[in-house]
Amino acid sequence: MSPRTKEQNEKIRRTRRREILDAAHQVFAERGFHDTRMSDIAQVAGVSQGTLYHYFASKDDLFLALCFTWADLMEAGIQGLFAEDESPSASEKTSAADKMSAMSHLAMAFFRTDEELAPVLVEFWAYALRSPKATERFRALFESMQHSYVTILEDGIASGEFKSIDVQTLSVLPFVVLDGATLLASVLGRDAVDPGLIIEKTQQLVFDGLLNESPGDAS
Amino acid sequence: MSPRTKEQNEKIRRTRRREILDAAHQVFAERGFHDTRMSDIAQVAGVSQGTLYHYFASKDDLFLALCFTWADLMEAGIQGLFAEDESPSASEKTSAADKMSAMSHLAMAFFRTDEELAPVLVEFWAYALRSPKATERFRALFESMQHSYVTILEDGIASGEFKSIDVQTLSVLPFVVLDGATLLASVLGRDAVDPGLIIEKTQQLVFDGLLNESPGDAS
DNA sequence: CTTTTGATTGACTAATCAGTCAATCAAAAA
DNA sequence: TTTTTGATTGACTGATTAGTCAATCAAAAG
Repeated sequence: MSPRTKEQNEKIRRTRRREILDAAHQVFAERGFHDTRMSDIAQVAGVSQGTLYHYFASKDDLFLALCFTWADLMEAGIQGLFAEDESPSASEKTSAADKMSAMSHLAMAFFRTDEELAPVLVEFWAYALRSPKATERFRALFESMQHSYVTILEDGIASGEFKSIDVQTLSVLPFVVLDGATLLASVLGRDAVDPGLIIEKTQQLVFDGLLNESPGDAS
Repeated sequence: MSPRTKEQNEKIRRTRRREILDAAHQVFAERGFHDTRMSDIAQVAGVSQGTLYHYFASKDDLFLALCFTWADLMEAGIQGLFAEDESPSASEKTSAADKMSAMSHLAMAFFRTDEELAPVLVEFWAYALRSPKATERFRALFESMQHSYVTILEDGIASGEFKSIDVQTLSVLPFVVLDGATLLASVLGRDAVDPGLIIEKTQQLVFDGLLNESPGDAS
């Protein structure tokens, strides 16, 4: 009775889409892109194969949609972090180092929340190497993260908190370490490699430096 | 005339095998595992499809053999570096920092020499996630690199050159950075991302540290 | 109630390709 | 020369599976 008709339809449509994406996420992560059959996804999603093609043009399309969904989430998270940080009046100045930690923790949270993310990510990398559409999305996500780090680093340098480093080059480091640590952990097992620990310790190392100052030193 | 019969045959066999591996490397890198047809590889190698199966049991087998060949090379390189370093009498003590640089340069050399390595590496990652055989080889390669870094770091700490850090955790860093930087470069293009530069600057950053000692000071 | 809209179905197909195999060839051994 | 060994060929097949489509269903609109 309430004035819901078109909207309700829309909502159902979005829900169904999500269901399919979730099913796809699960199956892709479990078996990998190539050993995943559209029929598997359909079954897990609880719909027929034909229905998949009402929501996604092809298997590739479905896979990319999944990757993009994830990339969107990640970007939104970063945005949110910055919005929150640059909040209005009563802003206690956060140190640049704290900002970097916050970024890392956010990124880590994604992978901790969803154990199945890494297997999909590897194939997104592989895809990014071949499909221009994937390349572009990948680049955008990367640049979004990089931009945040550039800002943090530049601010830190300007305020004298950080040394004067090559910001452009080193702003890729968090991305690279996060990604590498996560993939490594998913191949070797979280017991052997703890991405959280790697990232934390790396940050500490980067802050403090590896070299000892004192002993008979010469630079 | 010369007593060559069996040996010659062996040699030809090894040569043919190499030819096929080289062809496979080229085609796999160009089109990716799934868009590569065995017939393409046969054509590039200049043999018939049937011949491929005299040298490799399957497409997967061929791909893994290719990855393993590359892993072997890399491991051998590392071994060589250490053998050379621990060479006999007239050893001028190399600093731990220099040893780390040498390792990085070696690893970099592989990727610089062979532009087509990165695309194959991504798929090796993906493979390592699914095939136990691939996982094991991957783990072995990783542990070999890690072991070298553990040794260098421990020596550096023992000699007082390095600070006391969590060696186990941080010894994965070079692997992760090398890998990440290389993949990133192959997706975004070497113009956008220079892995050599990233690795060099990262090492510098790790040595020097990011934080300024005294807030109001410039070094 | 009737019509329209659009989601849903699942059996089907058209194409693809990894892997096979009987036949051929070459050269070493006897 | 004859035999043996083993590499090489390439046409063929059997299985697989992404994607299609005509038919069905449900529910909103008129």
